[in-house]
Amino acid sequence: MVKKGITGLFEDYLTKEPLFLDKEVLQANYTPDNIPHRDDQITQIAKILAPALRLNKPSNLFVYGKTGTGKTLSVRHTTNHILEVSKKNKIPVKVFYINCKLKRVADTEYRLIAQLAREFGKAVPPTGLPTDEVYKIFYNAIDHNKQVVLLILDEIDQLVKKAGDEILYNLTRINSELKNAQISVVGISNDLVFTDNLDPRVKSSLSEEELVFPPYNALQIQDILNQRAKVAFRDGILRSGVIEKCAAYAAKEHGDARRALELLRIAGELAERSNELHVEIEHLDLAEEKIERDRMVDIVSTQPKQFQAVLYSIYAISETRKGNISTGEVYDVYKSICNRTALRPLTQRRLSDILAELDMLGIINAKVISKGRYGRTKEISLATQPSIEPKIRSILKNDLGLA
DNA sequence: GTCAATTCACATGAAAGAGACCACGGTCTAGTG
DNA sequence: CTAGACCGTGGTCTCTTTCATGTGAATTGACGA
Repeated sequence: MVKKGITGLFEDYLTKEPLFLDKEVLQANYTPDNIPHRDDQITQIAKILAPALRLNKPSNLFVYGKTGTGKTLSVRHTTNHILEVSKKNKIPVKVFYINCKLKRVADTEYRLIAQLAREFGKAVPPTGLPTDEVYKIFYNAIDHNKQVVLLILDEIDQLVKKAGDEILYNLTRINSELKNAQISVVGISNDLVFTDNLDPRVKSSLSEEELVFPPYNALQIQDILNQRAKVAFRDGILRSGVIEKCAAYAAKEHGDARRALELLRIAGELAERSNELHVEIEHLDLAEEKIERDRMVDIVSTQPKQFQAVLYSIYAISETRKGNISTGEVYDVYKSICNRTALRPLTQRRLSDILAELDMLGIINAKVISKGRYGRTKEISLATQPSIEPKIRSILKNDLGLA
């Protein structure tokens, strides 16, 4: 009975006309052949990096722009072409793309250099070696041949925030010690004021050239969506207005094209799952809610126990009363929760940092305010939408063993 | 009424410790011929 | 004689604690109008 039902479902699924032609086009890691509205930037990058093809060291380049403005895409696009040409003409150019945000890959000095050395085929243990040892391995590997190395550091602000700017100093200085090879750094950052806090020496050598990616406006996002949707969906699947609405959503969020594409993809999936023949505007609303919910659930359930305990305290307080919550209040409740769950309570100092991190994750809002005579504290409130709060609460309860 | 000093309740920074993970080199042990 | 097991040392990395210092405005209290 059940078996037949499921088989039937699968058969239905097969016979049904799919909404999607090629869903991959809407995925985040998809690299399209042409990138609309970024021609200027791409030619600029190309001009700056072109000397690599003559085995001269290109200027270091620094690219800023908010998320989803096509920075990474444009840089990769350009470097791919450089690689293509260099391969055809047998020019020893190497391009390394490293995302500094990836945990446990390249978020510290040691790991970044180790990762680079690994790209050169050297085995480097994940830990245990002195950092300068790894530098040496890397030097030797890179200086072995005459070549130009383009090092693309994506989300470089994250790296500097965690590990300091010494790495960048070392990297930009490396050239004077290399005999054969030359290395150029392309830094990509979401943070527009990131270089302000940099050591001036690093700043001047890293940003020999700078490029700013402005956010897309709604029309441009529409263009991008249209172009991709043409490939992704079958004809006539999207109701009119869907693209426009989608673009409007994204334009509101500082022109994030990535988000717009994700929204469109999820909306399509939702429509498909509920056996609809078209993607309606309502699906966009559902999709947005789903994205938000999935993101929250994912973040909350992957947090360490202590973070969950803190978050649970905040939920517990907000359940009993309305309004903003102070740090001290959270700490009291948190301690009692630690008691109940046999968790070792942390100090208030640590709790303060945890609150700041939860704020960064967007689960809570924490704003430092001064209440004059009555001290200074964080004003904390939940940032989650009420509709998903019960879900999060139950996740926390489960994970903390408070059922 | 005005103005500087005070005071609260934390925020924020810096440094250092604990404990996990790991490589490397030396020493010991057991197995092999 | 040699391969493998087993230490001790020294390194990184993350999470915490400890200690120290900073901070913004309501409140206080002195002062003069």
